[in-house]
Amino acid sequence: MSLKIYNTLTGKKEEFVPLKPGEVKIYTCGVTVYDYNHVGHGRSLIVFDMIRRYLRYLGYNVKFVRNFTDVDDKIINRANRECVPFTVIADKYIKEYFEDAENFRIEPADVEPRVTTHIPDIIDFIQKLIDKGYAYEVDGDVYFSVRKFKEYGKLSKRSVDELIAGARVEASDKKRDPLDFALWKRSKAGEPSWDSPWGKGRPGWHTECCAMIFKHLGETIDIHGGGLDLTFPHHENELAQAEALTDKPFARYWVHNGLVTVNGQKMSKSLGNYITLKEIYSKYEPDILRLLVLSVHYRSPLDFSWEKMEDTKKAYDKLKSAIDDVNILEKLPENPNFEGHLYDDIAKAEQGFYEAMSDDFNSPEALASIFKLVREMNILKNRAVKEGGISKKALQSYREASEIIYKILRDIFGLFDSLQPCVETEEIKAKKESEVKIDENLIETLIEVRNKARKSKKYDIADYIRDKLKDLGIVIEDTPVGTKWKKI
RNA sequence: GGCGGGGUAGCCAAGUGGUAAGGCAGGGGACUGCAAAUCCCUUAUACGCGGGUUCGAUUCCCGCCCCCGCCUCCA
Repeated sequence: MSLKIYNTLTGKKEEFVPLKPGEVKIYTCGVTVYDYNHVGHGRSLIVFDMIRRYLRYLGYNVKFVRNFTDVDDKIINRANRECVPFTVIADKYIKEYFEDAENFRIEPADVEPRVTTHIPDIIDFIQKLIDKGYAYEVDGDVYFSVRKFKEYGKLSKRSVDELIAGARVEASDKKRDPLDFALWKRSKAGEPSWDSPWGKGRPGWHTECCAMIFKHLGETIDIHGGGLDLTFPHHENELAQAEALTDKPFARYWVHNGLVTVNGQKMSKSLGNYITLKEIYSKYEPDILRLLVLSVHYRSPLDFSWEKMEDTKKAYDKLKSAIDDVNILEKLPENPNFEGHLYDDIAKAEQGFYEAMSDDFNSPEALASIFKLVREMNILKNRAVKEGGISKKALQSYREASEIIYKILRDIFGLFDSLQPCVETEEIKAKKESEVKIDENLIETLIEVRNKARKSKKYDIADYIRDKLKDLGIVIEDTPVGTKWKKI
């Protein structure tokens, strides 16, 4: 099956053909570790996790690299403010990152390199650019000569003249051209620094990714990803450096996810309108955010709201109960005369799912085909319950439908891996402690009592128990084969 | 200003040159002791506005309006 991917570089959906058949090399820009991750970071992580999983599903051997920027101005500023070495800040937020990633079932990358452990590679990279005439040293700084790279601007679709006209480019007396950007920054007093041929300093932001990509994946990768806001200048600069040096395509497909907004405004630190991932999973199962993110095409903007989380939770529960309700059918007596089965619907849903996913990872449409199957499952279930029996074949088809949905959503969307956060934060612990401890045996007993009351038509007692349980957050559903309950 | 992406029902959100997937919400019905869950029917004379091409456009072209992002660090 062919896969189409929208390539920022060409502005078109293109047939995906990896450099080496059967293998996909992906790099995504990870986070700068100076603060907690928010939903915007989460979206990017979830999107590329899904892309990676889908590629693997298609049979590709995927090598995935995601970096940490663990030295930069923001980290240094924060460290200075808190009077600690910058490594303390970086280490703390790398730890936080892993906690978030684990909670959202973001698979660890195959390599998760840190800038500070790749300094020699970065220096080597810069030196080669100088040797080739694309970079120059001035007073301990090294700059990239943007105008020397004739194709500069091809990714973000802008010309160097426009950029000059924009006049936002900060003039530096050291740069030969205001468009040039720093590959290496001479360290100021008190800043972290490493020895280099140009004196003590530290790498500029755009260079690290190139050096780490070359080291871990090679000079041409298949997919380079990140948030849309990284297109310029970061990815443009990366591309310029890499291609200037190698004269080879740096990335075959540039993939950018849309940004998360709040009330239409970009979620960002500076606006203060951000919601941390911790806050999400202290309130909801991590799966809910995953499903919300995948309910929107990855290139569209996603306006976050708690109302949407609520809506998504309901949709999620619908998927979950369709899968779980196989247990109701299992308990029904066999009825060989029961007509119908789900095999055609399963085939249609699977095909719909994969066609949608293969069209630039159209997860919302893929999800729609799952929901269509869910409806067919519910129709079959209703009928079986009404008729008081089901045929072996129909039951088996429901079982398979249930398994396929579960498998698809787990393997590709990363749902259902676990329904609870796997890392408990203080906030979650506190929340749990404040909750009334619910004893499952006790609930079963109450339900038994209620069912006895129902049998003897003492509905006031039965309803009283149901209401009281609801107050405790337990919802009851009577089914022909017994009473189901769940926590809300 | 330049570049990029959008404007689809009450709210989200896919999609198509031949008359609109899916989710949530609302109304009616079935089921239920009542509920819950689920199903059925129903909710866009129609896809920002105005032109054009076409037998036919929401989908293609042109113009306009509005929103967002990038152009400075940002997933």
